[in-house]
Amino acid sequence: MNTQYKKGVLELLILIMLEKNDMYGYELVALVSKIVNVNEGTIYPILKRLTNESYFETYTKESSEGPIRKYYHLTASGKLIKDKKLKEWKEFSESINEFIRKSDVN
Amino acid sequence: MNTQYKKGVLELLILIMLEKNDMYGYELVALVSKIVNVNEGTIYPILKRLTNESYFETYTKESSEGPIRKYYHLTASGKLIKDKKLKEWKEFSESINEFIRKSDVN
DNA sequence: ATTTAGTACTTGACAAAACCAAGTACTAGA
DNA sequence: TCTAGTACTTGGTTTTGTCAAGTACTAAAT
Repeated sequence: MNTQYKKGVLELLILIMLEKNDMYGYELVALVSKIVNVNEGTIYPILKRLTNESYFETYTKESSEGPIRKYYHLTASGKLIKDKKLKEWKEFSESINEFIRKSDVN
Repeated sequence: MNTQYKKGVLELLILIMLEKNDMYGYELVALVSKIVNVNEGTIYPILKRLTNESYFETYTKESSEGPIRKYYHLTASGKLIKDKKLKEWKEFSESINEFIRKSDVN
């Protein structure tokens, strides 16, 4: 998969996923991987960055299957940024796809 | 516009544009700008890179309206890479958009 | 009891691609 | 002669993803 296409989109995927339920990092890695090929070393830094920018709040919970889990919860400003990024992505991908259609390439 | 979404896509746009006609850099800057906000310092390095990778051949032609123009011509391997990148983009954007649809966000 | 596999998170060095700003240089028209 | 428009180049910076390695916990197999 083209690495470059992912830039910025991974953030959006995570924001959308966290809108429904709080999740912990490892869980997000698994979910995001179903959509785009990605590894832990990519997701965790995004979670840290977006937490620093206060789009997420975190709390921990113990697990009976392994080490303690750190959960991420979308804040109000996180919801706003999600809306913004989603809109940007839609406009962007639509304008590219429209260009491709007009260019009549296949 | 979100800078990150452009990564990799600008190459694709240029490849598609050059499939139809040879063009010079400044012309490509103007055309690409109609689709995504972009500036010269972004386009010229892409042209140089793709020329080094022999996806383009170049030749120059004088102009009566300014300095000499460097034209870019898509090679056979350039066409192949265009096909490949186009396919990758379609698959990528479709999988993201499908996820968005399923997530029922708006 | 110890090893192994699966779960869970962190970090550091690196690479790719876009940005901005500035510089060079040519032509045409005021 | 100056200015605006055309045309290309380069250098430093930022952002974001990759890979690899490391830490550490639990449960099941040896």
